[in-house]
Amino acid sequence: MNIEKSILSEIYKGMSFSCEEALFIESKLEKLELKKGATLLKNGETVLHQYYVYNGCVRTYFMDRSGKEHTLQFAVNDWWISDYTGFFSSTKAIMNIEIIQDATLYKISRKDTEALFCEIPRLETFFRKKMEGAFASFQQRILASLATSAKERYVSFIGLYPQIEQRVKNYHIASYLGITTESLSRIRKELTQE
Amino acid sequence: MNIEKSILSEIYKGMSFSCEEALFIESKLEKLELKKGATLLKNGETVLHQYYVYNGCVRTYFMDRSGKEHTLQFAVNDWWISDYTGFFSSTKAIMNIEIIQDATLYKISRKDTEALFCEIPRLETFFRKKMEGAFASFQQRILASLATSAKERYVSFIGLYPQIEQRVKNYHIASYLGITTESLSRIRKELTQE
DNA sequence: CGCGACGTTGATTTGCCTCAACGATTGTGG
DNA sequence: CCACAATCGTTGAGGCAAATCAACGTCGCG
Repeated sequence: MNIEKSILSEIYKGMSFSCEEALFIESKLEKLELKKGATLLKNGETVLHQYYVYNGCVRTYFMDRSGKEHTLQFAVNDWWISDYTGFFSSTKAIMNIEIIQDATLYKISRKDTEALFCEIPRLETFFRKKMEGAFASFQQRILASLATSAKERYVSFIGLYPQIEQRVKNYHIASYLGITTESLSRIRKELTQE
Repeated sequence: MNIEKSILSEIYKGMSFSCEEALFIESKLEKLELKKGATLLKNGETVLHQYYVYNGCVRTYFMDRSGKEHTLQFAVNDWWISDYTGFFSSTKAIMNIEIIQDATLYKISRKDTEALFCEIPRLETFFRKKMEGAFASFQQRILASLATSAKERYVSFIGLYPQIEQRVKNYHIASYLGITTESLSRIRKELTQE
């Protein structure tokens, strides 16, 4: 129970709960231990859950008609991840979710997410604020894609997310930045020569 | 009072309020009537407000070092707009907000937004759901910028937002799509020839 | 009417892609 | 623990979509 309580203090950092509340929340969370290469969700499936990443590394990616992968998001410790276009509207996934490093996750369904907000309104506030931060980050990413070159985006990426850069393959980073592995390789070369 | 009440039924469509609640909400909203060309917010200013667009058209744009403008968002009837990177963290704006068609807006401060959520929790739920939709849209825009050509993005834009396409200048659309006005002109020419 | 803002067209350049080949690294079974 | 294959990253040559630079119509408004 104490051990289990500690995961809530990770997920909902800074909040405290009554024993009753903690039990209620825990009853909605399911722990998953997954290996590298596992798939959490496939394009076309109904999106029922979102996932809290306790450790490891996960990504969501979109596959276009020509078979190219485009990484939308990486998630490491303390991030939430899902196909949110599907999750929020309870429709089919347009993306895939893939474990790229052995991971411990906690999953919760859309219905239970809403139930928690209803029962414990300050969870809704907590979640809203998390989402505000994520919303701002995605807006900044759009601005970066409009205003900066591939090289600048790469430099910015390794500055913002050094812990991710160390853990993922270069082709994952390339597909996140919107360039090919060859281009990324050439950019990396230029940077070492400077 | 009845007239004023109707703006709440626009902003918070589908919700109903007690007389007391309605007065409280209205006390936090300030109506603005602005002319085309007006600037609501400038890069560097502290972001204190967000704006509900009742009518007219507004955009947020980022200006890069070389002076080029990059449109992040258009807002027409029933959209909210602000520099959300600044609004959510109460810091300085990185973008500008410009009226591009005579507009009627209702502005509310960050502090009052939070006060409303606190006093009337179902407003927080309402706002969260609006934001979930916007969040999903921005994610899809990132995927589109990663996976599709300028021409495809333009076709998709006029399909998704015909009411915006009619109201804004071509150079606004170009700066939203991440291309030059010349390229957009050539794309439009190609499309009429098909 | 005349001027400025907007859109179009052409010539050239460029950043990144594609295709192809080849090193380097990692993981795995013998 | 090594051998070898698969995966991953790098390099080069050539191509293409969109940018840049420049010039010129066209439209709306004072």
